[in-house]
Amino acid sequence: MVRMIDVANHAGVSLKTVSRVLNNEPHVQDTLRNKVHASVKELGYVPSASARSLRSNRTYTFHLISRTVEGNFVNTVQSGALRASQKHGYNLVVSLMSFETLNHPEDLESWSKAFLTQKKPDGVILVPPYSDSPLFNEILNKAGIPISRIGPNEIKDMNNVNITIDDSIAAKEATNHLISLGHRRIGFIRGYEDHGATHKRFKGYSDALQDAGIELDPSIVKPGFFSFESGMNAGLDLLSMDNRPTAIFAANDDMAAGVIVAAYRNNIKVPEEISVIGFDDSELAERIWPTLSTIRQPLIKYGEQAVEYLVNRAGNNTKNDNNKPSWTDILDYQFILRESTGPV
Amino acid sequence: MVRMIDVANHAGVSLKTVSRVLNNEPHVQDTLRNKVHASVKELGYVPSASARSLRSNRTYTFHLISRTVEGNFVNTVQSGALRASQKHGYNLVVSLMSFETLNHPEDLESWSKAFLTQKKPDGVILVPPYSDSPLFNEILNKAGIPISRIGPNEIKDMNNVNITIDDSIAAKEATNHLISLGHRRIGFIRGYEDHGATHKRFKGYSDALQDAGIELDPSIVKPGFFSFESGMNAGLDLLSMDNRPTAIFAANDDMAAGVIVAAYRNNIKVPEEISVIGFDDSELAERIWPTLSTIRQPLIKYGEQAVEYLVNRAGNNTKNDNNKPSWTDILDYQFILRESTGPV
DNA sequence: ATGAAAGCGCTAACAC
DNA sequence: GTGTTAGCGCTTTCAT
Repeated sequence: MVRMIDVANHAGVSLKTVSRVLNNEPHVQDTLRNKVHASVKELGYVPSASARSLRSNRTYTFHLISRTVEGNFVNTVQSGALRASQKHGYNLVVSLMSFETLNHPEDLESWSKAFLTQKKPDGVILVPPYSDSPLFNEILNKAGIPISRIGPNEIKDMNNVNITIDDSIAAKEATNHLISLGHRRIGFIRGYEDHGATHKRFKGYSDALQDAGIELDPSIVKPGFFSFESGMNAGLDLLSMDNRPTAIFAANDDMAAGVIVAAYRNNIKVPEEISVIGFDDSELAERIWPTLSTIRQPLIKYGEQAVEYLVNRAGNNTKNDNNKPSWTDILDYQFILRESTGPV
Repeated sequence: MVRMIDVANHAGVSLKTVSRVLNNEPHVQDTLRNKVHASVKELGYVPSASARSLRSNRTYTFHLISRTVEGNFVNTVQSGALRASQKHGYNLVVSLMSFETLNHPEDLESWSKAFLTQKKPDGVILVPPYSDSPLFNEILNKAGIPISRIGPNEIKDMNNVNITIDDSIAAKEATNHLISLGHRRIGFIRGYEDHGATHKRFKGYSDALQDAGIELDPSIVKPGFFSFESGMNAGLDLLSMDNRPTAIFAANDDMAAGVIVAAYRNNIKVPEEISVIGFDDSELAERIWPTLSTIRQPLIKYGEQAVEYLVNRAGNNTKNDNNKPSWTDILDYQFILRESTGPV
């Protein structure tokens, strides 16, 4: 194993000079700098992450907090975050937290304490509904951990970034698409009530109806949990109504897929007898029949941006001295027209 | 920050005793043990991972090597591995490696060198096709890194475990199911040729045909790449044949979903006019219509077992002194009958 | 601009 | 069975 001292001896400089060079600190002559780089290369020196961590209190590790890693949303965000982390020499670790922990302040406090002292994350990526918890946000903030929050939320936080699309505008566009096809009776399936996205998307839906002079009928707005099963059940409900809708907007693709299966089970043709539109453009959307019209969220980019931000913050060690204060990074969405929507 | 020495003082014992208790080492009186546990709890002590790593040369981190983290297979395996890692206090990091790197010995050597010295993994989990590379296996073995290999493969390795189902037997059962429904003309869609699974599954398919006295017709065996698109293309090919098969067995679910879409595009009814069966029981299988008959691989368990093994090995630091030598851990699969298969 | 010395929090080696 | 001592490889502090 080659140590830093070996490099120093080989280059004929002091330990500290090597350290300075490797950490891109100023106050080193270019001559020495080059000597050091040469020695590093020749000896094949690789710094010890643990020694560095112990002394500097940095771990070069970001943590993505989630309940699970399964499902298109986290999986894709993780994929983007992973690539970006690797690129910058950071590890990405997924830390699992249950919804129960999130929702019980005491549990959340103790989980966080153990998490912070044990893992010493250099930054944290939060997906819904973790990104939407004021308490969790506050705990992390107090500990001086840089945070990237993903998805729409109501957190007021002058220190960190929030990455999302404009869910309301996107949902409005999706609804307008259905309206332009002549639909007037459009059902809606909600998601988790503690996800900001649910409310934003519902708002876009109702805004579009209002603009078109269509009265919102609460009887065709159904609860859901972003899962295939909940979408199928809501679909079954909606499709068995006497005065059933001619189109259904599900707050995500998994639920939309559930509606399509519900339609099959009732021998109702999509899109001839019922139009279905989703949200996310998950893998599923192109793999089912009919293929699903939907809104594409840039999930990979969510992960990448989240990491880029953390890397920047990590540079300005714990200080928030970039002149960018709190801000929300609103990315572009895309309306994807496929085969699950058609004229009335 | 509470240090180990603080716990020692609080409990009235020495530093080393605390260390012993926390590492579950023997030779400590129960009285002291309890005292220490009490102090730990009272002070809210959490060990520092970096200090521990620096001294013990262990990182408490396992790496899962993969090209990507997207897709049902890795995603689900990762999920299992993650939970198990967390349970045992280990981090799980995904390290991305491209197929190109894997297939070029020099690149693989240099990638591995950087990986090993920089990350110092306490163990490595390999999924196909990484689990099937003799060179990579040898490099890791030489470095004394415990390995869990997932999926069928031909590596001879006395030091590590291999976790899989019996793909041949499973594929044979799937094929027999089709035969028992009266199918005699059964197409097959292969996967990546460097995945052992492709060959094992094909073997099961041909064994079943042979047992039933059906001659294998190479013209209805198509190449594929485990992707939805490749399955759809193969499906389009097969369904446009003059003498098209009455059933298709795709080597995974994504391809089977592709076949189903191909059938829709040609107005061919599933399962009335063509039966389709997949392999994996991915998320997709229950979300498409008709729902997919398939073979369930215990993917979560793959990940869990992989980690359990690594944790055990990590205990017996680098030594291979468990009397279990090399072995393959063959888990149970399950045949899942759904609605995509029916009588001729 | 450079270097010497101290010490991060823990475990290994070795007493007793 | 328990405690003492040393030191992992680096960065920080302070001196020059």
